[in-house]
Amino acid sequence: MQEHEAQFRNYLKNRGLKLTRSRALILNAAFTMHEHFDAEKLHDLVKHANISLATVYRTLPLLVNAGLIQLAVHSGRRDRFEHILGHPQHVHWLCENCKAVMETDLSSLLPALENEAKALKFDISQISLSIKGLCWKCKADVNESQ
Amino acid sequence: MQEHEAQFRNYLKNRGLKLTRSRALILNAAFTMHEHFDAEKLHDLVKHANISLATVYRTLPLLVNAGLIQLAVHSGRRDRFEHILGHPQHVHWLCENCKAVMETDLSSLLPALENEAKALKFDISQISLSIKGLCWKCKADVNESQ
DNA sequence: AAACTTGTTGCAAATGATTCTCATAATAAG
DNA sequence: CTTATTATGAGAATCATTTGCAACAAGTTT
Ligand SMILES: [Mn+2]
Ligand SMILES: [Mn+2]
Ligand SMILES: [Zn+2]
Ligand SMILES: [Zn+2]
Repeated sequence: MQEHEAQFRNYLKNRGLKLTRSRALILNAAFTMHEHFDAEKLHDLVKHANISLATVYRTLPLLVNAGLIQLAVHSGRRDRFEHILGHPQHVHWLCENCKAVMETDLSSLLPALENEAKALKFDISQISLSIKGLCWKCKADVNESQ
Repeated sequence: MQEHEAQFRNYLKNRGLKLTRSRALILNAAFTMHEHFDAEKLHDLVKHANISLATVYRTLPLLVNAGLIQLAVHSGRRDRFEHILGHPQHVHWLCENCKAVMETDLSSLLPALENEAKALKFDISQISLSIKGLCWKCKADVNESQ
């Protein structure tokens, strides 16, 4: 069994919830994807098994609370997620023009943040750093058109 | 005239938009508040002047594009904003238990980020760093109840 | 393995924040 | 003041997400 399955099974058992066929399929679909995804995208991957969109929506918060996925970027009106296991924390660079998302390592900033957390007596569970602006490609385009 | 009014007037004029009574009132309401606010909260502050919620929603993106306010936290299903002028960039620490939001200075992290931006040739327009977890108070409560 | 208890699902209807339509009003310019 | 154009209120429309409910499936107990 994969690590994420074991973690989910454990999370569910701890609170008297059941590991159903639907939930297992949705979990695996989430770990199939290596980019950001929203509820509908996830549903696309499992609807062949007659799983409803409502069930996807009901499973998403379970996966979040189990520490398996997290809210990634909120662009537009849909929530977008990404899986966590095997995907270390990173910075999201969002181009406001072409909507591209780049990622860079967050580790160099971690010590400073952990220091501050200690000073605040704050228990960190998730760090989300996203930076909006213009990517190099769009910056070039803007300059051209001037 | 306040600095934010001048900046807004200038922004509007540059693109042939009009500085209306409604927009001026909404802008000032936004700078009246020193916490995060959503569209409805802003509307509460201006509806005495018979300003509709739709107009508030139409003005919000203008204020964002003018660099006067920014999306602060997207909690729950509502967008929450904060004014920028006179409110330097900061880190948001969100307690997942009591929903409290603390803020700390971001300046110590800026040099590292600006360096990375330079390497990526990325033009930063907004940095948003939010950290979820447990505040010291809730951490204490949790320990007690064990 | 059958019975039982409790949580789960699909479906469709409900919700709620945000956006849009359109007829009327306000603004900036000349 | 007149004109050209943008803005506004009211309410309808959107659309992602949530819910109610009756049928089902998972885990547990005989
Ligand atoms: Mn990511
Ligand atoms: Mn803030
Ligand atoms: Zn771009
Ligand atoms: Zn707290």
